[in-house]
Amino acid sequence: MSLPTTFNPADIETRWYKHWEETGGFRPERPDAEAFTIVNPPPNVTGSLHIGHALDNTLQDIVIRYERLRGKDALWVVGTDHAGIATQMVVERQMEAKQDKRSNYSREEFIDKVWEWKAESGGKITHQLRRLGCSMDWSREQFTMDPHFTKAVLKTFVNLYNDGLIYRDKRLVNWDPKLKTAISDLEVETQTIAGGFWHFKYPLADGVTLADGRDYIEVATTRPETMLADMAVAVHPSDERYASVVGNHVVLPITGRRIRIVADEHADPELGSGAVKITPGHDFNDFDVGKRAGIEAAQMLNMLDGNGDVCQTSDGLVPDEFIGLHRFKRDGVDGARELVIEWLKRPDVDCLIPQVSKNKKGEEIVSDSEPRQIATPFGDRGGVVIEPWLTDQWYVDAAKLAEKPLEQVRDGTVEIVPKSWEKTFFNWMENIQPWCVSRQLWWGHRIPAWFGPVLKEDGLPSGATFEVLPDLATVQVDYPTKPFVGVSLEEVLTQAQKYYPGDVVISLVEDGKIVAQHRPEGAETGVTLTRDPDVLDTWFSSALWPFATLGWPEDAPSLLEKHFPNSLLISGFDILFFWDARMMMMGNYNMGEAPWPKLYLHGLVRAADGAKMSKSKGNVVDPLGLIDQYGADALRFFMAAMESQGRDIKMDERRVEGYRNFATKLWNATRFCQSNGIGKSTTVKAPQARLAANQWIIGEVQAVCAEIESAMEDLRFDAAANAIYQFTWSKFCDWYLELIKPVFAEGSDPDALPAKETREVAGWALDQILVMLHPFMPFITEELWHAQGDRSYDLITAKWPNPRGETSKEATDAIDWVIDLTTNLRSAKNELGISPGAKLAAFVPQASDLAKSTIERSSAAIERLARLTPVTVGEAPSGPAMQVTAQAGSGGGDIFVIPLEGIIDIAEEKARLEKALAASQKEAKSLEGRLSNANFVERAKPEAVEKAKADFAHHQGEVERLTAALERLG
RNA sequence: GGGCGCGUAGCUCAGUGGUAGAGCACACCCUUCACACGGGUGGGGUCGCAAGUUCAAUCCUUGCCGCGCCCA
Repeated sequence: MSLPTTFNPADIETRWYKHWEETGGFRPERPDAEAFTIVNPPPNVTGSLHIGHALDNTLQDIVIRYERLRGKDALWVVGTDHAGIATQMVVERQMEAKQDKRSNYSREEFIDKVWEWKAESGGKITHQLRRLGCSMDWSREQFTMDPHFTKAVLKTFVNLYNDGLIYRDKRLVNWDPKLKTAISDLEVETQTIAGGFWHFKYPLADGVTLADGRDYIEVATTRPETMLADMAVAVHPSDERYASVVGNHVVLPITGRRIRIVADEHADPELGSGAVKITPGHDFNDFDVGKRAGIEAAQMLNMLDGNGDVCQTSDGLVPDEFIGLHRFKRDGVDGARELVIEWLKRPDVDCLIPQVSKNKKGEEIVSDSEPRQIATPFGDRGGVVIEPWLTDQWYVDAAKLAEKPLEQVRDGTVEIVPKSWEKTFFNWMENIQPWCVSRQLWWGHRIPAWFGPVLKEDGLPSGATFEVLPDLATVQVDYPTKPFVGVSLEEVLTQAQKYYPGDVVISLVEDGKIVAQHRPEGAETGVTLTRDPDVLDTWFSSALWPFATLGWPEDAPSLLEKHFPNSLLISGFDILFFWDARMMMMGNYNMGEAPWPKLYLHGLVRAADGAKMSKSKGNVVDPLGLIDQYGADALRFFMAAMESQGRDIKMDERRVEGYRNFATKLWNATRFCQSNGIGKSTTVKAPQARLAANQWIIGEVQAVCAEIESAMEDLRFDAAANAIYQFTWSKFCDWYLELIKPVFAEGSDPDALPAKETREVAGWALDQILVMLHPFMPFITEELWHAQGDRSYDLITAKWPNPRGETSKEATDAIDWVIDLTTNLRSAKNELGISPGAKLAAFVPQASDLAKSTIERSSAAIERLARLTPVTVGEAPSGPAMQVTAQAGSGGGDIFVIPLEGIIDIAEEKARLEKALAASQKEAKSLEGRLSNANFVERAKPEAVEKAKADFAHHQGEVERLTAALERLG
């Protein structure tokens, strides 16, 4: 097959991908081989590939292809995540665009719509991953809402519940008033925004006054509206200004509520007046203060509904004017905050303390509040200010589940690469909070809990629904309830039968429908158990990914046995807590061990200017666009070459272009091989070689292979990529192919032994390049692999190099010597302005043995590369000449004397030599100084002293040589 | 406020206790029969600043300056 001169990636990429996938190349049958397993971080099923995915998946693909080539039973589990909030939002947004909304549908109908959307767009990202060349096992593609996955989720939930590690609790949650759901603390992003600090007067009750005679306490707040639900005023226990009034009351303006003054460490005497208003129902700190002051969660006042609009508190004291207002100004409409301020400013109330400041001109300005920067929580999805809200939610005892993972990272059972992340990991895990896992959404894994009435002391169920059949229209969970948790309806019914005495009809109701019922003969009474409407946090299910994708808890135990624990996890550091840590918790809980022994965290791909890429900034780079432009191989190579253990990668398109050029270079090198009859190799082992160049390249293949293996062992993707790059371009193309050209030159016998041997070795070396480069550039290497001859297997499942070739030091030295000679000569010619192509005669007065044999055996290479001919061993004729040296290793060099008569201006050669002389003199002097320092000779490592001596000898020799050469020039 | 990381050639980045490298860019040369997405040669860095440890520091320690991220 003949290849076009320019490599066009688009021509080959789809073809090879299709071929690999169709022929099972991604998951060859290797039942007896050692397992190597990676699971992909499942992207959002309806998402599309961004540059971060490209990095993440490229790294995984490099590892998996590498291990596959090394013969392992490599499994890369792939799948997508149902991504609860994100997906539901997308579908709701689509509805919005059509003047439609979720509440126009039943839950079931809405979920059907989400499935429709998944069917429509769910394949997008998986196809994009294919374009990147990712060799995942698509035959077992997973989805976190697959039936078997749901089983895993239910089982985990029920087990955790039975073990007391999941519980229901009433406490403040991070409530997203836009999405109307609770979210976990990880989903909250704190941003600093401009706000105000308002100062209020809270009148003291019962005629009490402070020591200074004031009849009010001053409090300050950044959220004035919450004063409608204030339940206390806190002062620091050591604050003498207020000691006399602790235990007394104030009467709140507006609501007239009588609230207590409590002493609590939370109050900062330095801040504002030192007294702080306490709203336990709407502030995390205040919640704790309230609890310490003896206020139960159930008694805490709530003044906002799920939208963040004011509702009546349970004591009924909020004036009607406030009911229904939003918590603060929104879309230009004043809210409760503004009305509170206005109300407090009223002359008859007069409870706002105006703030006086000076403007730039020094004039006094009076305003309602002090301007302040406020750290404000925002929902990472909805983008609105999070409201701490008092609700009943399900919590996972994360602290308990974090114990094993912490231990494992500490004792090295789990290694985090780069290690610097361990500290962050510890810091978070050691201070971990209960994980709120319930979400008020429709799309997701529904919580397997049914709430039934609690038995009262008289042994009868509480509540009023004590009838044979529940009145479905009026089922309200407004009585004390108890959850029944089970993986199936039967299990829940059984539990309920045990709990409720006698012959009672038990009905399980889900979304207004009876889904199961226990109906004993002659029963006259009944209870209704209503299913929890909430779903679980998406990360709850993806935490099961490393084993649920392998069939846990039931199917395919052999797969699970072989591939769990996985071998490695690669993820961005941004999901260390969201996902990685939770997989560790669930892996230990469900499987009894860590999900993987090693966790590799990479950085973010940033825009060229270093900024974070974001749609709103409009600086996103589309990986598919880069693939179109430069090819998937080039993009992949870029990712690998830039990945130096966790550091962020700045997007540099020029570099992608550079790696495209590299691909073309390899392409053309292969074309050269083909035009000289160099085809595929027949052995993995290096062929027998006699010629120096062939032995040399065999040795270099061994070296680069070892280098790549060592880099991969350490997950140094950049080092591995650079090693193969340098070898291919700077060794194989720049030197080896040039060195062997004479063998195939016109006039030489193509059937002679040298040509035959060279074809074999060159073909072998090229094959080794293809194999070693394949994990990084799968497409072009597979294409060239087949272009080089008929193969019995594809490159994707070829064998990793095992180059145990025999090479002699003499042969490799000879090539190093020729390279050194050539480089030095080119440099000299360039400096002297001699045409690079000029062929010159040379004399070697005192040739070393290496020089003699190389001049004899490799005269063609010397003529072609160094462009020296003839080369005579012996004294040069007298007259001006230039000198260059050739050496291999650290030994002294051979001096080539090249007569310059009629070729060049002698003055220029003198200048060149003087420059070199000065450099050597400087080096020699510096080394001499070091060597004459007794401290250095005595105390430095012997190797360092040896090296210094050798370097000194070398430079000293150069000084002598150059001095002599200069004398010769006169 | 706490933690982590970064500051090395014009740019993007490696790196090492013994006095610096890559890719790109730049300059000059080359229409050499694989490749101009190429070949050759070269210029360019007091390795953020200061002190300390050491025979020796870009590399270790401390402080400072600048930048970024995470957490509170």
